[in-house]
Amino acid sequence: MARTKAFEPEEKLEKAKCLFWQKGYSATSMQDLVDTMGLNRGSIYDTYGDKHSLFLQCLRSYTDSTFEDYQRTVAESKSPMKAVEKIIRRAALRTVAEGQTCMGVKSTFELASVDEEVHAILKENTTKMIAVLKDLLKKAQKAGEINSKRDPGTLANFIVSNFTGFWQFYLVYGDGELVQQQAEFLIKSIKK
Amino acid sequence: MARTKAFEPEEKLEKAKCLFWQKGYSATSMQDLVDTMGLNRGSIYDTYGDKHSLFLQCLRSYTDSTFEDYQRTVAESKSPMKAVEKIIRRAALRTVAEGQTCMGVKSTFELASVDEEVHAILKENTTKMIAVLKDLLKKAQKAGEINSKRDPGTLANFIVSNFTGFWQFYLVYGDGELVQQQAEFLIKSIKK
DNA sequence: ATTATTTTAGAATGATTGTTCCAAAAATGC
DNA sequence: GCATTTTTGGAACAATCATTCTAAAATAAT
Repeated sequence: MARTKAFEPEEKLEKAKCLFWQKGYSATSMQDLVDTMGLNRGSIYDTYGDKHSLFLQCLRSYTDSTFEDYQRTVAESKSPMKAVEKIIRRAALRTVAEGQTCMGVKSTFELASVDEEVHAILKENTTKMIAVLKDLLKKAQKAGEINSKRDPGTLANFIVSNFTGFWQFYLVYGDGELVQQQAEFLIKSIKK
Repeated sequence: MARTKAFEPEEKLEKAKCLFWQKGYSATSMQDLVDTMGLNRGSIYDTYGDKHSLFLQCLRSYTDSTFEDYQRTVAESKSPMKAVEKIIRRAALRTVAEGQTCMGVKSTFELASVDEEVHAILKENTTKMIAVLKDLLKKAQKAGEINSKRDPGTLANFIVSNFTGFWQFYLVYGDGELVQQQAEFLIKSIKK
């Protein structure tokens, strides 16, 4: 029999993900990937396919794991509105902690208008995220935690849309406190 | 004497701007620029400098002209809060009308973290935009158009931050009506 | 130890990257 | 018409791009 793989595909994918996240798709070269993944060209092509396919796998891995992170946050919360608050604070904190902007949003602005496969992944992720928030907001309204007059779907859009604003502000001002302040303001706006 | 320039530098810069706007900085090649500007390589380098310098001029031209557009909107308005409303609707409409996302925000996500010159232009532009809104909101509060309890600076940040959300949503869902609905929701939130 | 299969490193590929250079054409003022 | 200066098209450049290929090293089961 033949020899077995000498590396952990998922572990190396993680490294590629970080690189794409940092530099973006176009600005990342195959040589960059070879260097930071610590794999030779052949192994990359053999395991993940070409650059585009590798990027899709990285992006999918990113959106999946951040979605799981949000769901974990929901599970840990004591009430629907508390969960919404936690998610909003988490969105703000993630950027500060990671020192980077959400890879999904970065990819949206770089590729969504020209790459249909990337677009599909991002659309699905955004839609899932909105659905989770909409559901929580509905429950929060039923529980009397927030005003029932406003449409939960619109509110959910509003929240997700604001996350993107957090990330832009972090890129422009590099000020974590400002982003957290924005998060608190958003929470207040929802509660009204 | 020598012959005069056979082209209008500003007109050709406009073409370059559209291309960078559409494709982003990294994904635009010098050959693309030669083709769509209708200028030969030499003339481009001679008139605008290298690719990076050309991009900076395009970006500066974009941010300047959109800022002027917003200021015109303010001048046309009958009251401070009406001006804020107009600006918000205009931000949403621009995307739908142009079928594209704000070049400033696109560039922020592509380059702000790696290109200091680009970052400086974008930071200045964002800061100017926030200042205009903050000033309008202060006046609106004094005129009793909106509640005076909330900090105008925070509100201004909130508005600009939401614009980025509009543009992300337009990229993800390609739905102009949705974006306009978001704009109306934002206006309501400000008025409360 | 032998055989079979895969990893590995890096050479080779041809296309494209940004940039510079050159000779010829064009247009201006004399 | 002549001299001067720039535009112009495209050749030339070295570097880098994504991708493929090759041959040797490594590992597994027999």
